[in-house]
Amino acid sequence: MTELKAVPELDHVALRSACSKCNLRELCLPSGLPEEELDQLDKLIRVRRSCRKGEHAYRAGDPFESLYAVRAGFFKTNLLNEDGRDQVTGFHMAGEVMGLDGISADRHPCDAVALEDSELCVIPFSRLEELTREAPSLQRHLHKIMSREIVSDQSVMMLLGSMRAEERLAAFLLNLSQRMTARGYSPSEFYLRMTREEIGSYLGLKLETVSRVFSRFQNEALIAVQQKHIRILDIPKLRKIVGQNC
Amino acid sequence: MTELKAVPELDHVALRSACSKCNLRELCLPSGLPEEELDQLDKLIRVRRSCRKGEHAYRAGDPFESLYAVRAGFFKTNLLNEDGRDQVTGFHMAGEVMGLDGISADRHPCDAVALEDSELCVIPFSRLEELTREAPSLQRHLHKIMSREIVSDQSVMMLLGSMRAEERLAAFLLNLSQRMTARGYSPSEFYLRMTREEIGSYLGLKLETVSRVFSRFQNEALIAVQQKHIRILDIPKLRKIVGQNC
DNA sequence: AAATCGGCTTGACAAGCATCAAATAGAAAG
DNA sequence: CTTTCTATTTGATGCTTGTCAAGCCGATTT
Repeated sequence: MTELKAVPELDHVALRSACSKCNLRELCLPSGLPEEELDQLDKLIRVRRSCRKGEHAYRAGDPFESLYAVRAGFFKTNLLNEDGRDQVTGFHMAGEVMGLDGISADRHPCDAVALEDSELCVIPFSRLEELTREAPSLQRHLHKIMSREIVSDQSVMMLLGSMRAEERLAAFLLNLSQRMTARGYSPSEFYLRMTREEIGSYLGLKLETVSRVFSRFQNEALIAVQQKHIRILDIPKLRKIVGQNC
Repeated sequence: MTELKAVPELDHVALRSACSKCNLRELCLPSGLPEEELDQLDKLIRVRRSCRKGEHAYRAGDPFESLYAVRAGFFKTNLLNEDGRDQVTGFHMAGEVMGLDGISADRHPCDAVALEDSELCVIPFSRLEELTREAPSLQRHLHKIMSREIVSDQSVMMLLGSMRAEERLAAFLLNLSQRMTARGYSPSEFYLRMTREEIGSYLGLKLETVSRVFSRFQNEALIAVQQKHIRILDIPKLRKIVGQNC
């Protein structure tokens, strides 16, 4: 854990390091852009912001003005229904864009909470739209990012609608592993930034069930868990579990 | 049921009746556009297409080229996973846009199947993108439509992750009712175009459970079901059921 | 009118997960 | 170092929903 001094939650910090030089550029908004459009994106994304663990990037009900790209760290998004129901709708790691769900009603429908000390790039949406009007490949890329979110939400729907607890957790671990790999980290060893309860909320399970399935996986030598530290020992078998109840 | 003659599945029919005169325009893509942008949309959306019951608007794996607005009728979209799992990801009525999930990989990830004889407007996506570059309010509206899809998928995630069978079905009926109302139909009396199995697939339940809950609702005088014909008798109580397990 | 077929209903039973409860482990605070 | 607190693990039990099976209803065909 880093040891930053306390920072007021809304402290906007203009840091250096442009999109064009960001080492996440191939995962994030700039992916595959021509030089010229990349330069313009650099001009657009000037504000960066730190979030200490537990702080919000935005809250449900906040007016929608910007998208937020995770520059470093880890976030969860949390939907709070009228009827008081509360569910984690996603976990977001470096290079991923949050806030697309706010466009539809000009308000953020969910909370975005940092699960570790993190950094965000703030992308003013109206200005991004302006820019995409002159930058076709950026436009297409924005649409792909939105579409990808739809696809990934639908695959969570599939998971919640048709998988049993073991399959859900296997799919979850494989998904994390794959995203870690895409970021150059080990595919088989990482820290879970979220609690068992948050995993359960995301997967439609109770925390006890998450814990039990982890233990079962450990007994079968599929993984090694110790608190938040996870080692994945047998990816092929996990894959088999996911594809089981076809 | 209408009694059209058999029509080849891919028969493209250029019908008249432009977006600007469509009585669904306030629900669909043209919603809230200035005159000029509306005219351009009319020029873009020239191809309309009939789908007989059971026919596909598009299939999983088809190259993505167009969005499809439902002009009349009723569709389901169906995701077929690598591992053979099959799930209904949505039901789509007049004025709703299908195919946004295809942008991300340039292929449609799911099937879209007509559940009754239907008509579609074909919206070539590259040309739509071109047009939105010159039409800011159309651009914003497209983004809102995509964002709305994300929001609605997330509320299905919430439903699947945290509601019990009765709550899911109550929420489902209320959602249908509300969409019927928005289209000028009765909020309390309509035909279900889908089978119990399709409802179950969408809601993460087995068809027997769907049937049992309908029967229970009927016994409690919340609804009157007879096959596909539904009358909703007590909307407030259904709302209470949805908000129960907060 | 009888037969056939797909979709629906209902019952009996079992499996999976939730709930409740208690114990343990680690981290943070005193 | 001890205390406190939160997150996690594990066990016992029960509810909800799935599974299997049989019968029914309505539409269409013969």
